[in-house]
Amino acid sequence: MSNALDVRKVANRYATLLQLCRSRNPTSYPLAQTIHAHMIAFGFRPRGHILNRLIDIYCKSSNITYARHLFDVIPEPDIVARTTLISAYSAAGNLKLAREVFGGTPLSMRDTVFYNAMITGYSHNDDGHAAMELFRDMRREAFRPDNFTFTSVLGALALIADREKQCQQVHGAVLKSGTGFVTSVLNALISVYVKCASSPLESSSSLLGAAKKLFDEMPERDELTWTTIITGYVRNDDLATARGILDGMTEKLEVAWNAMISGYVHRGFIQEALEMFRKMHMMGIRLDEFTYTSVISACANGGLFKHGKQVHAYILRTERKAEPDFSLSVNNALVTLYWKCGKVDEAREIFNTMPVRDFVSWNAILSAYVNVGRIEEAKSFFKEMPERNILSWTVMISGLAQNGFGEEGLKLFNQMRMEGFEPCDYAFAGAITSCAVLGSLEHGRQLHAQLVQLGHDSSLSAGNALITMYARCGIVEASNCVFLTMPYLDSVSWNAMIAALGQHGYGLQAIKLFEEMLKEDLVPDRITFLTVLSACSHAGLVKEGRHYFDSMCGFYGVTPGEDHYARLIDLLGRAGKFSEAKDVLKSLPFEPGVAIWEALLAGCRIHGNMELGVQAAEKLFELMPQHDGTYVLLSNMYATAGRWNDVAKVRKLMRDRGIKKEPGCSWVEVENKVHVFLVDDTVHHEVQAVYNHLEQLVLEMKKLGYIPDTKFVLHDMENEHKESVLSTHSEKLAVVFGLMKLPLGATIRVFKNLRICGDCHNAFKYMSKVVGREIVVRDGKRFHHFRNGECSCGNYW
DNA sequence: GTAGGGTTAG
Repeated sequence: MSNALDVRKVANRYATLLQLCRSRNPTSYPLAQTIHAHMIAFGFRPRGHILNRLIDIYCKSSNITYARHLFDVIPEPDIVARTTLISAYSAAGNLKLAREVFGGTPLSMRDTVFYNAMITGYSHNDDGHAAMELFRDMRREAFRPDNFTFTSVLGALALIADREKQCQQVHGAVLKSGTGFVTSVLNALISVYVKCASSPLESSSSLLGAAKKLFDEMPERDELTWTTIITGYVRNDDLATARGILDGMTEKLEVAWNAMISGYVHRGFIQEALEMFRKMHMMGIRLDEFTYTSVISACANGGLFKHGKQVHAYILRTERKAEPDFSLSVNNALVTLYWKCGKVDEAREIFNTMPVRDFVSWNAILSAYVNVGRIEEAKSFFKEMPERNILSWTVMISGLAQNGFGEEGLKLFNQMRMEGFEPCDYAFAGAITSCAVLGSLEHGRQLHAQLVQLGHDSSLSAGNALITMYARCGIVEASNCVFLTMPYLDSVSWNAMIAALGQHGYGLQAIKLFEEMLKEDLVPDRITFLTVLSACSHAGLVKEGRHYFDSMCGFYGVTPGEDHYARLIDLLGRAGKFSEAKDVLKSLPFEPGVAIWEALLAGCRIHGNMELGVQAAEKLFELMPQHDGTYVLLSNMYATAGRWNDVAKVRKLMRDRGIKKEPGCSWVEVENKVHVFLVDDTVHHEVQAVYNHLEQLVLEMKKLGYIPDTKFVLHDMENEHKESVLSTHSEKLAVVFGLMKLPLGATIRVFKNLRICGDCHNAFKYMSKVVGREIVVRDGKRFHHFRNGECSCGNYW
């Protein structure tokens, strides 16, 4: 009898000790395990209650396996043990086991806390719908939800896409349950309303208003309240309100300050971000990993290398005791700082010496190589990566596409899928850009269809890529369709659409769109002006182009680069305004480079301005002696003027310097005759092939009832001025020939990689008149629409 | 026994 009493006493002591350990902080868990060892060593066999508490201890010490062992040997584990085990399993990401324990618990045993644990489990494992379902089950079974239930459920709602209605339902349940004044519940409500407001799927400002109303009327606020409302406004891009609330906050809450700083960084307010950092420092608010990371990122985005380095030095001075993984995100931000400030090799150096690395670190270096165009290094770095996530693939795919490796980009996209990665919208954007590079409309269309299937069709980046892809594949109408149906547009979208119109010769429409963009309060950047200038030049809108160039420097404060000047010269040169072009040349704030001289030479070639053309060509020979384009332009210029001796001289120069160019020709229409000049080495059988094609073409035309009213005259330079055949380069002719076979009345699109210069330009004009149809021809990135003998790009040839 | 906020790579 007394023995039994003793046992009970000992059991009570052990139970008290364990309870003490559990109510303290996690550091006392090892002690609890020692107590367990003690029991076993002294032959005390713990039973029911104590074993149940030990399960909790082992769960919290992350020894779930042993906790599970105890759980299995207890005849009837109690609800507390079950709850803690569910919680441990879901924290470890093992929802299946958590569900098993949940399902194995009879309804009579269950209580609210038990349901709460499982709801949170779903929520932590990103299954908002399951959490909501369970919440409904629990209410159906008449369990009363409490504060914890509501905070978890509201947290789960944050994961669901279309949730506005459900939020209101839960809000109603909160009011009914009487927890409507509990700070934690109100915090969760504010949090979910604020998230709804920032979601693109839901209606906007009224939700933010609802959140603000809850915030204003709260009986008590805690640290989390402040952070939630401030981050809420930051996420909704209302930085001013967020800042106002922060300034009225007396608590020194670094989390809220960090959110504010990162908000500024994301919106590009670099100075404000740095100012906040200084203020934080002055006010003695704790600076942590998050603060440093955001501030360094601010410096990286603003190109403020010096400031970034100062922050780096400050961290090294003050955070000496920092553990390696403290500095992980800081180091990642530093890597980005260095490469964005043009110091790729230094960034690599930091990466090499980092004690711990994660995906962010690897991907940062990969982006560095890709962004500066060191594509070979990017490729080998990509191969070297120990693990790749979706971002690694995406960076590499779009890097390849943007550097002109369309085929490799598509290959990698397929490989990514084969390795089991579900491509995100950015990856699709990369693959679509690859199609744009290749001019592969069919493949681009397929990707577009898949994009819609996977529900990525509202994606900004994919939409932008589609606009460019369709434009480069000649279907500017499809670009416009994508542009019009995109739910959100950024300046890249506008730039892409303006460029699309410009490439197709719709200069006036491009300008109109640009004006619309300004009305939307979007700030045009240097790319916008490049596309607008291109559009003007392609459509011959000299006055307009000039105007936009001037407003870029004056009103918009964009400093024109060499590329802008090159487009201006191109614009003036095509219009034959050489004295103005010369004035621009004189006023250049730097030495003119290849792009500028090439634009000038192209203009001279059109208008036969020999003197200036030769000057430009000489500069180009100095800068890039091996560039074949210069020789072709120059010889075309001479050919246009009929200066055959000079053409021969250029050809000799090419031979002497070992410059090879595939056979080509030049066309000029003079007095109702199209003269075709073969200006470089054309082998005899090709001439024969051209001849055969032409005979067939003329036959076809006659069959259709057309009588060619223009004579084609071939000048074969090998046999000095011997007029023999009527023709052009075989490939171009084949295209023209192909047009004849198409049904009348259709718009004809030709996606061959043709270069349209004076030669085929006239041919296509002529053909469009003859066949009475629109002909669309791709020329590199540009498109020419030929209608009724005229071309959309104006009379420049 | 159960909940809720901030960072870095495109």
